[in-house]
Amino acid sequence: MARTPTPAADPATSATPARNVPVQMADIARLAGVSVSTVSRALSESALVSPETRARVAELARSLNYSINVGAQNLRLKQNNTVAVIVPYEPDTRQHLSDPFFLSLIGSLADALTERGHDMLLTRVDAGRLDQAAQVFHTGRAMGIVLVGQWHHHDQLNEMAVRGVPFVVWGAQLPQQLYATVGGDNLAGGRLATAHLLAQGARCIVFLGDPELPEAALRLQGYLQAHADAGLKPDPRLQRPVPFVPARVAPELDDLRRQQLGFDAVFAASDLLAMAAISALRQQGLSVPEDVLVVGYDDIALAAHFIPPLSTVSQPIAEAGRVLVEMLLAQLAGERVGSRLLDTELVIRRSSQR
Amino acid sequence: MARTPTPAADPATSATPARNVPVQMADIARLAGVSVSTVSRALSESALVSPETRARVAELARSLNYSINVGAQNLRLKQNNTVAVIVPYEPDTRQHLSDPFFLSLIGSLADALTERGHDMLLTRVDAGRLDQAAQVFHTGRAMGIVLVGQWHHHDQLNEMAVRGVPFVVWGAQLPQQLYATVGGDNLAGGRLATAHLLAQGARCIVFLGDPELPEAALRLQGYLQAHADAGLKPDPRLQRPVPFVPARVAPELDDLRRQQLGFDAVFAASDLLAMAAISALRQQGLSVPEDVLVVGYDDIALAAHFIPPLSTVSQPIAEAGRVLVEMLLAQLAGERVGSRLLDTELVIRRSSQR
DNA sequence: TGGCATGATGCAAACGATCCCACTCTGCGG
DNA sequence: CCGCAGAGTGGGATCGTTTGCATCATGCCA
Repeated sequence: MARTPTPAADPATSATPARNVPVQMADIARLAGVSVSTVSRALSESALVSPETRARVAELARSLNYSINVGAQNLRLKQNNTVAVIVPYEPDTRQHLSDPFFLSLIGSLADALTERGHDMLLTRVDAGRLDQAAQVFHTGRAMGIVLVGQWHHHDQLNEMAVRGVPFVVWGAQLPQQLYATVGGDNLAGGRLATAHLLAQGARCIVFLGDPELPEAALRLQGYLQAHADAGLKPDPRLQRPVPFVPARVAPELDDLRRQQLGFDAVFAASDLLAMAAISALRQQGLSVPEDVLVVGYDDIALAAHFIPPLSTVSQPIAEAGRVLVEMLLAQLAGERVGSRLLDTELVIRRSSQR
Repeated sequence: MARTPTPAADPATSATPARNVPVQMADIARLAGVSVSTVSRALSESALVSPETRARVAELARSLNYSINVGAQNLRLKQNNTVAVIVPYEPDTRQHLSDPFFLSLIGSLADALTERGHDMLLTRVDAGRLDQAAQVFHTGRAMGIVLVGQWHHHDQLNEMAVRGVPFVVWGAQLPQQLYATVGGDNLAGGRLATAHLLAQGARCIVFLGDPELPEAALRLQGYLQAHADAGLKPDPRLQRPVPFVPARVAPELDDLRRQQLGFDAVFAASDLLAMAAISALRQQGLSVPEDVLVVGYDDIALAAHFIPPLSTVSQPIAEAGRVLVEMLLAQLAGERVGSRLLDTELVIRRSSQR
C-alpha cells in the first residue's frame, strides 16, 4: 500500500490535539505558586489554609479539569471504598449470570452502593474455586465482598470467615455458619405458597427445585410443613429435584405423566421454573389454572405480565441490596453482625386461582 | 441490659485470633533474608534472580498467604486493568437497571472482561449528568469505559470523545459521531420483523416504542421501509411513541381501540413491551396469535417460554459483550476504531404465526 | 521592645510496590 | 596475579497523595 499522508489522521503529524497529559497536584501547586501540601489541604477543604488560597486552588483545579488520583490517595490513606460483588459461575454448565432474579439483585446492589458512595466491582468466579473470591480482598481491590448466587461450599465460606475476610452472603442461613447471610425467609415462603395451594383445593402438589441448594431445600421444607399443618402427607414422588435450568422442567413433567402420577398443582422454586412448567403443561394439553395451579418463587418483573399472571413468593429485592450493603459496612466498622431474614410475601395472581 | 461477659465474643479479650496483619513484600524479604527488590523480581518470575531464591521466596509467599497490593502496583506502573461499565439512570422515573436485556448485556460484559483478565467496575450515573461518567476515568479508577443503556445526549458523548476519554457505547450509530458504537442492526431488525408480519398477512401493524431513542427510531424506520418495500403505506396513527415501561402499554392499546383504529399485528421495540402488549390484548379479549400477531425485540431468555412463545428479533448478546470489550481495548492500544453493527436475526415463534 | 500565641505555609516522610543503577563475588583468560 | 565479564543482589528513587512537624510572619500583651 502506498504511503499516502493523511495529515489530520496521523498522530505524529498533528500537534497532539487531545493527548492526555494527566494534570496532578504538583501542576496546580506550581501554577498557584504554593506547595503540594497546600493544594492537598485546599482541595480537602481543610481549615488550615486561608480562604483566599483555597479559592484560588479550587478555581485552578476546576479550570484544569483536575481530578484526584484515587489510587494514590487510597494507597496513602490505606483506605478503599470499593465493594466487590461476586457471582458464582458453574464451569460445567458454563452458565453465566442469567437468572433474572440475581441480575435484579445485582442492580439493587449497584443502587445501594452508589447511594452510599461506594464503587462496585463485579466479578465472576468459578463456583468451585471460591478461595479466588478472597483474592479481591487480599489484593486490596475491594474492602469487602458481597456474595450472591448459589454457593454450595459452606465450609469454604466458613474458612474465609475465619481468615478475617469481610463478607456477607445472599442465601440461606445454615447451622454452624461463621459468616453473616441475608436472605428471604425461604421456609415461610415455601409454607405460604403451599398452604395457599392447599387452600385452593389442590391435593397433589408437585415440588420443582434442587434441594441440594440450601435455599431450595428450605422451600421444600416449607412445602412439607404446610402439608403437615393441614394434616396431609404428600407423595414423596412428587418432589422433583430439578436444577435451576428451565429446559429440565418439561422432561420432569413428562416423566410424572409416564409414571401415571396425577397432580393438580405445581410449586416451583423459581419463577423461571414455574414459567417453564406452565409452558410444558400447555404443551401436554393442560391449562393453567383450570387443570393445574402453579405458584413460582422470586416475583421477577415478568411474573405479573406472564400468561396467566403468575402467583409467586415475592422476595424484597430492593431491600435485599440495601441490607446486604448495610451489613457489610457494619462488619467493616467492627460490629459483630448476625444473619438477617427478610420477609417474603405471597403474591396471588391468576395462575393459582381457579 | 446487664453486662454479661462472653469471653469468646469479646474482641478485646481474645488474643486477636484473626486480626488482619496485612503481609507485604518487606515481610517476605525479611523472612527470606533478601531485599524487597529481590522479592519483587522473584514474584514476577524475573530471570534475574537465582532459581533457588525464587523458589524460596515463592514458597514463603504462598505459606504467608501473601498477595500483592494491586493499588500500589498500579500506581507505580501507571497501569490499571479495570474497565468501568456505566449504565444510565433516569432520575425522574428512578428506573434502576431493570430491563432484562441490559442486565444480560452486563452479564455478558462481565464474562468478556474476566476472560481477558480485566476487572469490571459497575456504575450507575444520572443520565443527565453524563460528564460524571468521565470522572471514573479521570480519577484513574478505570482505564476505559463501556456505556450501556439509552443515552440521549449525543453531544455530551462527542465532547467526552474530544477530551480523549476512551470509551465505547452500546447503541445506535449516529451521523457525526466522534465515538465508537456497537449495536445491533436496528434498521434491519425492524425491517425483518415487519416484513415477516406483512408476509403473515398483517396489514395494520402497530409500532410500540420510543422514537426519541435512536435505537427505537431505527427500528421504526425499518418498519416503514418494510412497508415501502411491500408498496404499502402504514397509518401513522398506528405508530405509538411509548417509553420502555411495560405499564404504559395497556393504556396505549386501549386508546387505539377507543379511536376505533383496527389492527391485526403489533411490533414492539422490546420484548418487555411485547409481553405487556400480549397481556393487555388478552385483557381486551383478543388472543395472540389468532386475533393479533405480535413480534418483540431482544430475544430475552423468557421470550421462548412465554405463552405464546414470542417471536422476536434476536440481538447477539454474548457477541455484543465480546465486541464491546475488544473495541475498547483496541482503542486503548491506540488503534482508530470504527463503529460496529452486529447481525440481528428474526426468531419466529408462535406469537406471529396464525 | 521582647516574648509568645496564632495562623498560614512548606518540607519531607510515609503508603507498597517496581526497576535503574551500582555493587559484590565468582571464575576464567591473558 | 590481575582484569574483567557476568550473574545475583541491594540501595534508593519513583508513582501521586496525605500529614506531622518545623518554619515563618504577624499581632498582641506585658
